Amino acid sequence: MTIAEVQAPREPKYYTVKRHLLERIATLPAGSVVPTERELASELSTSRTTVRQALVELVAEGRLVRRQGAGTFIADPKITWPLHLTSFTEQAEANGFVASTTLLAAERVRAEGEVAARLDLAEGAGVFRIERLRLADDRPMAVETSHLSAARFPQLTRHIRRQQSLYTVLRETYGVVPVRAEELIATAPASPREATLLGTDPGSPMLVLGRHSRAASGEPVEWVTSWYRGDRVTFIADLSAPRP
Amino acid sequence: MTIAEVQAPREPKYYTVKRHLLERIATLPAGSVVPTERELASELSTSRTTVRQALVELVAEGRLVRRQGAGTFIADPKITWPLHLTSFTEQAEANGFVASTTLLAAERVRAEGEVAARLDLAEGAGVFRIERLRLADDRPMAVETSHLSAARFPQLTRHIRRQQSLYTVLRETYGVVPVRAEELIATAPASPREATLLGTDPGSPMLVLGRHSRAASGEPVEWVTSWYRGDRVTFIADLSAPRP
DNA sequence: CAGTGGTCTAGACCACAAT
DNA sequence: TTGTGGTCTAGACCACTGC
Repeated sequence: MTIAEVQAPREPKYYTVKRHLLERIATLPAGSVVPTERELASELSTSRTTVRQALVELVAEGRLVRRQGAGTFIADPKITWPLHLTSFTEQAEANGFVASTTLLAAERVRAEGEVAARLDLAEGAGVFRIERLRLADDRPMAVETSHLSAARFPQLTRHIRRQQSLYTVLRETYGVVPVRAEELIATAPASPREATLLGTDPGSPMLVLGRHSRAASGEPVEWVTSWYRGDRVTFIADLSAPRP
Repeated sequence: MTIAEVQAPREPKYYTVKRHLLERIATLPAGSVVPTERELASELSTSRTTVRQALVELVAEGRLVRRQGAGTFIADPKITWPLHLTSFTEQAEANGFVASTTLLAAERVRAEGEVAARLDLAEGAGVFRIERLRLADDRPMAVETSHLSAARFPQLTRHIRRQQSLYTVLRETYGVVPVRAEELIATAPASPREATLLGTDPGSPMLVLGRHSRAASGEPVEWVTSWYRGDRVTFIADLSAPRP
């Protein structure tokens, strides 16, 4: 087997700017100020648009943060977020954070499309939709939207308003414990709503986690979609070799 | 616990365009043509830049593909890619694809920084760096860069040129089988090189997989970084509840 | 208030595909 | 050759921060 030839790709100008900036910021500590977009444009003999294109990628990678009206700064390092079949609170604490939650919505809606399919329900069946903003050390980490069958978990919204932990409510009120889950991981641009909630920009890359969890009986328990800031989080999972 | 008020975020114009396009393309089959950027700009009374910003997000989400000189089209649906501790070839076949590989590089380099740390080696120790383009049904899926200790696996590059499967070489030649791994998952923009290899655009969002695998003895075997097209792939993993 | 990043425009030129 | 998407420019105006 020989080694393939790869034609060197033509380098866009913004990428030259990006590499220049990467070198320049490599040794700066978090919080340092970076020159303004207009300064960089003039210094590098390019337009502000081109500089911004380079900055957008560096922000997407979690190297820089921009604050409107203030400036551009070196970002804090990324957080490593373990994927375990436990609640957000337990995951956060395993990671050394203090977890908190803001309830954004708790309502009864009709299941359609993917939600119905994931929960083994007919189209139009009643489901609860619970939307929560998850924070670690008071910094927004993720927007979570859970769907659960309304028939299987009557009065759920009432309980969830009194007790933040959904897994606790499921266990203590309904005697249900999720024991396994299928987890889907993708990337997608932030909508203006998620961006606002998470303090980032619309269109910035997110890590999207879909969790489809089941009880020991095989009964589907919940279908959750969580949006994490891709510039701040790296997921970590443990794998074992398949049984022979 | 009450429900938090969320101020409605101001909607950027490009997002209005995006929502308009989403509705418009919702029912179109894969491969259908979408109006040109200039047509959309005039039709929606906006600039081509703003239209392009909306298109960029729809491409990032895997809804559209653009081909320079040809036009913009509805994309094929995303592929679900299982994360198991098996080779790319086995993963592909479990998924119903025919896997193939192009060897891009197989060289001996010095370990530095993360590579040295992950392989429990001193800075500057010899390591093999093996870079491969992975294809499923002849479509490029991922660029994989593996690092392995040169002292532990002598003559590795010689073997890898004759036998594509690294795991086979490890097992048959060195008697080593990776049994567990830590897997890191993040998102990052494509570099021009990865973009060229994978047939996408520089800056487009990628799913980046880092795999740190160990043998039963606990000895680190390899450190692999794989870049997958975020617009074409969703990862899927199975989770079990933690042992009580 | 001055200066920052955020958004949008109008237009130029290039690279590439289809004809 | 024509028309597509890809890149880049110069500049306008807005929203926000911090003095």
